[in-house]
Amino acid sequence: MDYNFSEIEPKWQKYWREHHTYRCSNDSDKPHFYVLDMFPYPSGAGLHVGHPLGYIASDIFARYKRLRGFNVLHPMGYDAYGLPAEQYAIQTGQHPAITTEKNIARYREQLDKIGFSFDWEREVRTCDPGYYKWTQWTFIQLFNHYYDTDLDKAMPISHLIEQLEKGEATTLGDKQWNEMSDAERQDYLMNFRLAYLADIPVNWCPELGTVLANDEVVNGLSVRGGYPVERKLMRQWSLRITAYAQRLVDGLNEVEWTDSLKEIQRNWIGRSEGAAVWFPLAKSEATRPEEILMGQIETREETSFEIFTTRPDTIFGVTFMVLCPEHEMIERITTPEQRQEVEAYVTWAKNRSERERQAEVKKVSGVFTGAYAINPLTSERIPIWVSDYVLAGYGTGAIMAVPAHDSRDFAFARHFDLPIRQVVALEPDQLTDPSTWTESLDAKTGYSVNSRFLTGMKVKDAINAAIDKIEEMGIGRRTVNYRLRDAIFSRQRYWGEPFPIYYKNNRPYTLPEECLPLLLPEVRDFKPTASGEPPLGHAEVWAWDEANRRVVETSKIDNETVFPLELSTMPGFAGSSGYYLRYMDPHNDNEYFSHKAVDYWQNVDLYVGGAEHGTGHLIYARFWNKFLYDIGISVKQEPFQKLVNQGMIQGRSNFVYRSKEDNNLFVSKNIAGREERTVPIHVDINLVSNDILDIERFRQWRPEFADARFELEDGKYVCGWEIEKMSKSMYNVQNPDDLVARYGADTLRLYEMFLGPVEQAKPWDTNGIEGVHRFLKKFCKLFDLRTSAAADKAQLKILHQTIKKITDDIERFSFNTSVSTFMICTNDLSGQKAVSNEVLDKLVVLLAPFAPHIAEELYHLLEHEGSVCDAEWPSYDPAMLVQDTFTYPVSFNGKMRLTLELPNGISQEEAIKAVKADSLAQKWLDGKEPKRVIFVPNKIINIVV
RNA sequence: GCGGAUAUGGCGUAAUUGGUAGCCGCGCUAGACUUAGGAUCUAGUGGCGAAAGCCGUAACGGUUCGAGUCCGUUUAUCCGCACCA
Repeated sequence: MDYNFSEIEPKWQKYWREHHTYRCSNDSDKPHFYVLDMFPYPSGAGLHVGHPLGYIASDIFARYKRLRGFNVLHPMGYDAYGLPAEQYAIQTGQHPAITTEKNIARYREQLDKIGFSFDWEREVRTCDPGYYKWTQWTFIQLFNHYYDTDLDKAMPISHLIEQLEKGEATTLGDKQWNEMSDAERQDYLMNFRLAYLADIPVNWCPELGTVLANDEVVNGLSVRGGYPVERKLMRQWSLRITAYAQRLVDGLNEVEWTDSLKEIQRNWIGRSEGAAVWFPLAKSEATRPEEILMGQIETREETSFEIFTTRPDTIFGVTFMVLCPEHEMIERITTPEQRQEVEAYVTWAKNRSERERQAEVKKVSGVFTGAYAINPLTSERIPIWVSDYVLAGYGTGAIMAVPAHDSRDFAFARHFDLPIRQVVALEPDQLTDPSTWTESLDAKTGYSVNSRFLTGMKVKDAINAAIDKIEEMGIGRRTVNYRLRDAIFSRQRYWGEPFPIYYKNNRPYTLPEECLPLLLPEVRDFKPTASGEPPLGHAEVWAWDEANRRVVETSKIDNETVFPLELSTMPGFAGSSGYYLRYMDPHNDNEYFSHKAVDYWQNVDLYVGGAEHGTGHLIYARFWNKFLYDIGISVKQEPFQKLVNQGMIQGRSNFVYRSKEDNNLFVSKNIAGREERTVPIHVDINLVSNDILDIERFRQWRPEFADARFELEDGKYVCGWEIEKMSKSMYNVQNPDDLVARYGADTLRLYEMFLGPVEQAKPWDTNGIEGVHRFLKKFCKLFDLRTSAAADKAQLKILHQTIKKITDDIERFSFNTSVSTFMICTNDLSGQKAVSNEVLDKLVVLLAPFAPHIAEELYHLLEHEGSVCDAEWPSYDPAMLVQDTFTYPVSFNGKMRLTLELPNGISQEEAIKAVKADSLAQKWLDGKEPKRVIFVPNKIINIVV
């Protein structure tokens, strides 16, 4: 049979579509399995070969699971809200909805050509009102819940109010709950809501005109566009993800993710154990240390301040304190003499951009406040400094500085000539003069020295002993700090989910749930307003009529019955944080998803996508899911049980070498002296095959090359190559459509898998695709040898080995080795005169997950009805895998001596006989009789003499 | 600086998880068929050597009868975090 893919593939794609082959039901007796891909953002550039890599892998797995009798949920959708569509809208005036729609159509067309088994009836789009209704709904729930630290879960805010009213909980501020006005109560509750509005320092990107989350900023630049980001205090919505920090850390032990990704998340959450310690202020110059009595230090804000340290064992080495420039206490404690200097420093530090600060990390700066603190353990007076190496957002924004054992404190002390006192040494009593040190001793190893009751202890024990003492004295407590910060949830942009929030007396109120979705309004202009309001400020119909429960004209706002709606929109991660749950029940208009659906599917069994989402989507989604779990919507704590990170596909650029003297002359790569007299220029990889340039097409490529002349080698023009990022400007983007047209979807699928392990980053290189294509042709040719006669033993052996290998490979997610296995099998069978139908039959099913179109065609050639997708995965017969002989490395008394080849299933007597027959064995046995031979196939055997 | 990973022919990779290193594919070499070959088929292809054989999994060392695989040190590359107290 000839392999006519251009005919076969559209035929079966049509068949699948018409027969709803991949429709998946929530009602099934079969075991369930949920295979999910990270849904794409439909960009204008379309798919390149990197995108389908993960989709192909998950599709193979989904098809395999179906063949093994599972009811498989394998959906696809689009993360359709986002910045690029909006940037494009600002530039061209085209509505983002239109460009998004167009891009989705293009993505769908490309995806369909590859033969995926998605259930498209479950498609979701984050910009679809039927979908974002539930994003808004979740936001309202977040707003109406707080994190109860005793129950360790989210609870309705009404529960907190109840406790406050009953007096079971007390407020932190001056006023008690029943003394508060209604407005004060609302403000107070805002400190607890899981979605809250607050003035917080944000990453403000002037160029994009919006704030960004921490994971959207790298090195002080925006991830999208690379624009500078400033720190700015703004009134913003945030999600209290920090409340879940510990559960987000703990949950990592429950999931099957790579260690590296778990580690990335642990680092991002940044849990560190230590102690919070109160340091009293020295009231005046006159305060004598002896007046501060141990155990009587007040932990009150006016007279002391709190620091966080992971090294309480070094408290006897504290020689100064440092506050961050934002610290509220600075103004109060600064002495008149120092005031001017301190104010100048604080102003300077606050105006520094995030990028400047990060770029000049090594530069030491700071200023003395003139004030002193008292070390609560030594009663010693220690100076208080201000420096921007202490960060406002971490811990309490104040530290105790131990220059001998912290490199940053060390640098600071050296710069300002502050004392350095050693309190840890690698060996007990091994003291040196710190003034001779070139660096501090930071590691948590060695022993405490110079530290009274801690002296002589190992550092780890000293830390615990110090905390015990601190707690006993009532000057601090054991505590845990997290690097994770709350997620800023407002974006001053148009193309995102509107907040279901309106403002009455400047305070936010949620829309009634029944009024959702709150539709994104039309605007004249996608840019921010002249007064700096977000684009929704342009909307003419964007006000909330409270009594009539509907959106009305902005002009009607009277702040009595009609109120302004929130103008910012939600960030990209809002829509992607819960989409996997919506796939379970995507058309449900009354609920996010039914309880029955989630009870059946539970959570995602296998999630495939890039590791670049490690600190973004994958954290937010876990948080979102845990919240939904707390409120009884989701049934599993962790959304993604197993996660496979597909590696990034890099580009492989090709170069031609243009002569420096003659712009029309191009020199082939390996011609002597080429390097000196040419410059490499990028050439479109589609004009190159196996690094050989198609000269005619190159001349047609661009007018300037029309008269190109070439210095060839062996009659060919050989191009150079380099691995670079896949990008249009380097002409190294490989479009999957082109490959499908040229080799077929099955070849593309197999080749993407053949390239190497799915998890590994690798450059795209089309050089080997012919081999895979050739394999499919050979596989088809096997069908010319088919016979209805029963298979002989040789064929059955090939078959059963293949079944075992392919099954194991798929279970291990090792698809590159599967492709090799198919090739070996085909090569072996090609040597046969005739191949039995029963063998071919099973091979077709094995191939179906990898190359579904050709498998479908061959399945029908073997006169089956229906679709190969409904066939049964073959099982193998272990008896067919057994080898006839095994090689045994033999040892005597643990010493390796010789190798024997023995038949399979040999008895003790025969083995002993075989050993005795071997001439080398005879020599070593030296006349002694071997008693017993212990043997395991391919393992060492011991002859017991 | 901290953390995680990786290192095997000209190239992509494989190795039953401690048991004959280099399967499969690309590329290359030779041959067959052909008017033709960027088609197909056959054979060969880690290095050195005429051969027997010797050497060989980034480097060095260790454990073991036996190490690509386990342990230690070093080097290189990639990724993540980075003034996080």
